Amino acid sequence: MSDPSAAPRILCCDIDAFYCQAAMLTWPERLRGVDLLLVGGHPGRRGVVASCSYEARRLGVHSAMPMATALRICPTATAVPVPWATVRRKSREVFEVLRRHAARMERISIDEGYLLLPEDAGPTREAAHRIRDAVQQEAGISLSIGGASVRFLAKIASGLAKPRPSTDADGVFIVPPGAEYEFIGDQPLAEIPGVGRAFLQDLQRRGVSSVAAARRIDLATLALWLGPARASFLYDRVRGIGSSTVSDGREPRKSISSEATFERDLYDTAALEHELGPLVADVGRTLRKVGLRARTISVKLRSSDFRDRQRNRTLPEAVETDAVIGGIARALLHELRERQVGYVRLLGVSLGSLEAPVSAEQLSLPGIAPPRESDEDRRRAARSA
DNA sequence: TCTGGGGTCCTAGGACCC
DNA sequence: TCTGGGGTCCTAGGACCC
Repeated sequence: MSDPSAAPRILCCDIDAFYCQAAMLTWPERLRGVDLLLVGGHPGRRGVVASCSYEARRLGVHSAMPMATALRICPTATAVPVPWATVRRKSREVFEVLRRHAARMERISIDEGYLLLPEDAGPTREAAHRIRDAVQQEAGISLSIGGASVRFLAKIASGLAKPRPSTDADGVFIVPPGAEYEFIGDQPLAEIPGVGRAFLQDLQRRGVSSVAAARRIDLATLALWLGPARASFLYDRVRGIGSSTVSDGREPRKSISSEATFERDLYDTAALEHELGPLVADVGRTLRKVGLRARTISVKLRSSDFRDRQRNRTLPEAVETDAVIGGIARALLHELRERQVGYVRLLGVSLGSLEAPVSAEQLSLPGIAPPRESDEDRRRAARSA
């Protein structure tokens, strides 16, 4: 980057403890004055913490922790379910405000998005504070903003921006252009998005436990250890190199899934088949709502020992009805049960290879052959062309 | 401590085709 | 007869993210 001032200004916006804020807005009387708040699944039903207050975090609770464990750590905490209606409404409001302040905006999840700052937005820090204040004013939601020339650095910065005790963070953290290499050098390896538990252990076994240590390993050695893809990923990230693209598009959905963990593990295949019904209905409803059809159907079982097994089938023609999806899902379930008996804690159904149905209009366009052949025939023809 | 639910992406092997 | 290299699709499993 020869001219740092010409670097793209990317902001990563991340709502603070979103489910907690949504719970406070949903049940204001009930939660008034509550500092120890846990939001998530029912403790007796294998639920986990989806979000918790900063006070609960200080005691060691974190998201994805079993709710029962969290309640053991802080028995006086108030536990409430995720208020989905409020979450969805507030998310929409927040992103509407963000979009107005962005040259481009990419929504990553219900509580996180990247935006590209317009060139006339003024100094980055001031612009970020302006956006943060606008979201607070208009949606009543507090968020943290990280800014950098590279997406993953903006993401790390947004974590550092979170107002926490014993820091002077004020909700905005900017990595100045030109300071990328130095900034990432001070961060723990685990802060790099994409470096999870397994990756970290893999590196630690080889004596690499910091960004500085990773920089000392040449690319060829990393490739021997990790394979080419992860090697160049890590090689770049520890040098502050990553994507700077903010896409404005809504990426098309690639899969639709529904799964359920049972209160008690199930053994009978007939009982599992009974549980399959609502899952099929769920994915089928979503599929039709978004106006797509699916060519791949997949069933997943998780056994008591937490091992996942999955079986899927790709069809020559895309389908959309519960009857067809359900019939195939049942067959896949039986195939899985033939190979694996034992107790099952989770059952899931997923749809993939999603396709938009070919409309009558498209079929009547001149130059497009009528669908005399099957889709499969056409795919074969395309392959051999 | 006893582990949710919704996703995306990657890898590796095998089938099949040219 | 024995042998090749590349490409795409599919399956299964796993890592990772929020």
